Amino acid sequence: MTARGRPKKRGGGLSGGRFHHLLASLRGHHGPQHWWPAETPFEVMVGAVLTQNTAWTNVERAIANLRARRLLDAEAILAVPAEELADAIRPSGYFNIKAQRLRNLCAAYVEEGGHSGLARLDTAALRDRLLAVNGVGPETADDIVLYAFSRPVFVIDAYTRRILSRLGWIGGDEPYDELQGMVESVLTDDVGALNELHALFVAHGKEICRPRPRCEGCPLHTDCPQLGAEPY
DNA sequence: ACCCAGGGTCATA
DNA sequence: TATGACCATGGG
Repeated sequence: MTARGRPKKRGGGLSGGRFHHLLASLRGHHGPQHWWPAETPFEVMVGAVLTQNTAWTNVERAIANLRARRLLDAEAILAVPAEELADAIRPSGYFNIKAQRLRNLCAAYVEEGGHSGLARLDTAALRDRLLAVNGVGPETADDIVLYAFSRPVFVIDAYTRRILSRLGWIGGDEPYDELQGMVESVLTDDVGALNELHALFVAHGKEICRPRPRCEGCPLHTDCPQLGAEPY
């Protein structure tokens, strides 16, 4: 994924200009997000697995348990019985399957030489290596690629789909890779902007662009009252 | 008593 | 390719 041309789009589709306007407006309303909420890149990786289909507040408890048990470490996770790992991450839900997924990810992490080993891979190879881990899908991989390795990828999640869909910029049911390609084709490789944009989508989705009641009047999509008069 | 939450895998057609 | 079942806790 390197720099690309910018197909000029008008009407209801995607364009780089629209995204940068959206980014500025969201930042104005929600403030700087300084993501990912973690102390180390490895903690980002753990959090990315634990937050699968799970509220972040639950993940925070699980990570606090891991920290208290000195388990925020790949070798430590691999050394402890699966049952004990599952018990530590219980608050994040799906604890049995997530315990196995963490072990899978840690095994790959160690095998590839830890963070520095993985960092030698180019962005596409890094993403593929993460996707090869059972339990790591496209969103989890992209969270890690962007927030643990600072590589330029656009992360697609449920909030992003909902917001862009309500904006009328996308249909909403496109496959992950297709949607990612559409967005990346109109954005720059600016890691900082991609970092902020995904974090702001999550903030906006949590606080305002809710599934129900469906927003009415939000300037994001002419239907949501909370954000003031100026459309994004 | 619902619905939702920063998904992914697997079986099946 | 595209559905559906399954995983499981905690907050609104």
